Amino acid sequence: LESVGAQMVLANTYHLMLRPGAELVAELGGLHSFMGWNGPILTDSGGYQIFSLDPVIDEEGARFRSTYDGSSVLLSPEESMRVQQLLGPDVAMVLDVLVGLPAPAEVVSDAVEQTLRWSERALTAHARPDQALFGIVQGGVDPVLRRRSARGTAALGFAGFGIGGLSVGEAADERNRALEATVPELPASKVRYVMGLGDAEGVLDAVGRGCDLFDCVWPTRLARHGRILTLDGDFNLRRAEYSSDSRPLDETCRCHTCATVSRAYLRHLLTTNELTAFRLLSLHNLTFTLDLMAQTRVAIAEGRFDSFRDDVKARRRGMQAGASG
RNA sequence: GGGGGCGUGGUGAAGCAUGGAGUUCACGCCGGCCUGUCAAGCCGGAGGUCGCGGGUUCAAAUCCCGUCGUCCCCG
Repeated sequence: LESVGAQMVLANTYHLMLRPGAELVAELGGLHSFMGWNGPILTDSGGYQIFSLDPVIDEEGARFRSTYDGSSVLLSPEESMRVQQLLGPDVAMVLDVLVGLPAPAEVVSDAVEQTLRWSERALTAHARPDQALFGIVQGGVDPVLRRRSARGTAALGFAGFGIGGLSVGEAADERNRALEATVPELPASKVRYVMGLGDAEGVLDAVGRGCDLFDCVWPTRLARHGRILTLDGDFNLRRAEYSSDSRPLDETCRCHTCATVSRAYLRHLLTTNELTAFRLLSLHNLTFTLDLMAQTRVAIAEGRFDSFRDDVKARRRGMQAGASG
């Protein structure tokens, strides 16, 4: 991750509290020491698992059946804070309620209000001044609910702000409108973090609307599924046409994978279920994504972000049909 | 010279004894999906004169005969 240019890594509260356990991580010096990562770490609160694992939610918290042993687990705003303070990331997130889209207005509205109530409890439970706590905005793709959630969250005075509840089924233009309703309500001096957004077009659109920080499984998951990200469009490495292709994944890429091995070899590793393929391809997709962000920062600094974004999108769109790049 | 096994989408197998719509499985091929990760995935599609010829039968991948290919055994 260092070689690829990652500035920060994300870890997960729900999974780590169940295995290996927050107390164990704390005993071993916290996440930085435990995993040997010296840069910043952010932990998600477990809110995403409220979406993906579908626990029962009540005012107290979310009641899960453990993914690992079937036991029942209560994740409340206070418990999420306690666990995150034991894990010791630089940035902790409040426990929020994230609903998949499309959803009835009432469901989205309830998620906004529940998240606001839990946010207050999280702030109260937060006791580590060396750890930043971010609030999370919800509201689906409804501008009114977005504004309500953003204002309410901003008023609580967090160190930074997550913009959640996106990349869960909505169309790109709906997401962009939701961001446009959200960002102006958040303090300009604080970080705006779009949670779970990671495709090039989506990230560029969000940057153009004032967002600063992102995290996503997109590059790594697509890599494991054989989808290769490049500036000239993405392609599926499993296609037979790559079986004897001696070129690197991307001629212009600086990553270790592109400097070392061919498409044909990587495809072979992939089709023979060799786990090395996952790592080599992830290395490339992460490099692509993080280099794009580095170029984005330069473009912003030089005052040419809009044309940069449009050029990238046009270039990727143009080559999409040709596939082979 | 004699005896036996096997020929089923691109590949490998089931199916055949007791005939009933080319059915099934794996791999491969093509397409779609994946976004704060119960990872290594999910969904869909295309593709077959059942080696070939003949016979029996209302009906044959299946039963019978012949033939070709292939593998094995005996001499």
